[in-house]
Amino acid sequence: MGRGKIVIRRIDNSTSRQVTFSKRRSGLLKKAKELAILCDADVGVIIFSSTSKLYEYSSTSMKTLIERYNKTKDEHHQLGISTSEVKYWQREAATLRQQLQSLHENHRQMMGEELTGLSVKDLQNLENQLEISLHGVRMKKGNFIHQNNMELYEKVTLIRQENQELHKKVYGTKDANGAHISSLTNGLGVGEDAGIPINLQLSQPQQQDNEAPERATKLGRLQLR
Amino acid sequence: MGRGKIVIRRIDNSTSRQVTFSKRRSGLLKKAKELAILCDADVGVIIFSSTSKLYEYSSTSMKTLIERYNKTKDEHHQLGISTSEVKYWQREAATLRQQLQSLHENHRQMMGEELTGLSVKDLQNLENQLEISLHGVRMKKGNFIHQNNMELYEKVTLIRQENQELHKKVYGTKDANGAHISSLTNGLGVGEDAGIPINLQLSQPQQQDNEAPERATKLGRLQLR
DNA sequence: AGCTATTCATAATG
DNA sequence: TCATTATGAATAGCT
Repeated sequence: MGRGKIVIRRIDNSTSRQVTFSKRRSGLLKKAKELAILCDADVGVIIFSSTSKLYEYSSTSMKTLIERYNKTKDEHHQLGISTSEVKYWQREAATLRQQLQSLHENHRQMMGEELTGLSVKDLQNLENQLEISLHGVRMKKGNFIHQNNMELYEKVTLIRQENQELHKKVYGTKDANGAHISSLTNGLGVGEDAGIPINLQLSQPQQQDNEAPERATKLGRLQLR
Repeated sequence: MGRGKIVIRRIDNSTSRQVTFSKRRSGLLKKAKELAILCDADVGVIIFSSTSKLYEYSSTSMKTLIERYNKTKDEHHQLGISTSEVKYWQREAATLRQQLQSLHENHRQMMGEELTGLSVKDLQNLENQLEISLHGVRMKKGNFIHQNNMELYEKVTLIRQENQELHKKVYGTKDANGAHISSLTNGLGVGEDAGIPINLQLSQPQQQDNEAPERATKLGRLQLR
């Protein structure tokens, strides 16, 4: 259909290939439309040019058509990869959601909420667990505070030694424990009874006024550095 | 191209519609192939007949083509179907996994495990929460046991009354509190001091030997029904 | 399904 | 890219 017959093979000449593409593309789309209308069919055409430009026609919507296509394919033989992949992730999400819900319920119970539906046995188990937890937390907190205190105690001892040496340099070797040192150390006799843990707070604003260690000896605040 | 011109509208005659569909369908598929070959294009055609039978052509594979189509569409505006749907569920799963992880860590801390990395303040908050939880659980458990006891107490009272009445019928109105009743009630003076809660256990195997209520009066076991 | 008259699509060209 | 035109392809209507 043209001035001459052609064989169906790739057109080498880039320009005429382009031209033919343009003509035949519109022809194909036109024929697709006609088929859809004349025969009451659902038709879709997707064309990517060699330069990756997209042309399409669909009698309904391409989304619907492709979904219908996948569905039809699935029913017969293999799962279209995309569909099964969606299903996989849906199952994954469902599993995770379930785990989350379960853990959430558990968490609520550990918060002492939502206790309806628990038997006495359940409540007893929960109580035991909470006591274990509490024990663990108190241990940890105790260790933590103790360690903090020890570190601070060491710092204080070091500074006290430094102060004593400075004092010697300023006032000579005599009268090392006199009134001057007392004023320098803010009037605190730190380190006199080394066995007792001492509560000291670092001058970090975000940690002030929050701790309430029961065993801590009452002390004024000491600013380090 | 035919014996006469036709207007493009649905062919009413079912038979000729079928025939035309068959002819034009093969024509369309042929033209699609030719376009793909001649112009080095990627072409796909999907046709559903009015009876929902599927015909298709794709120069590469339909799967690849549809994925390319979706990708191209996605880049520009709306979300296509399968690919984006997979992405949606992947994101959903990732979010859920994150929530789960977070909650799990929290849960571990409430179990008194994994306490490293917590500040003294955090530990104090955790301790407070655990104490609150414990309080809630103990309250609940107390109510539970109390209610159980009350119900059982009522049952015992009822049975005792019944026994007394049976005793009257057997032995007459006199000597109602004698040795015979004592043997019938298994030697228990239940209900003599009504104000004190009494611990009774139901004869359900799965609940035996588990409760340890602190306030419970020591008592032998009473089998009810 | 075939056949064929006719219309349509398009290759070549300007 | 657009218009023209000669030609082959597609197909409507018929058997």
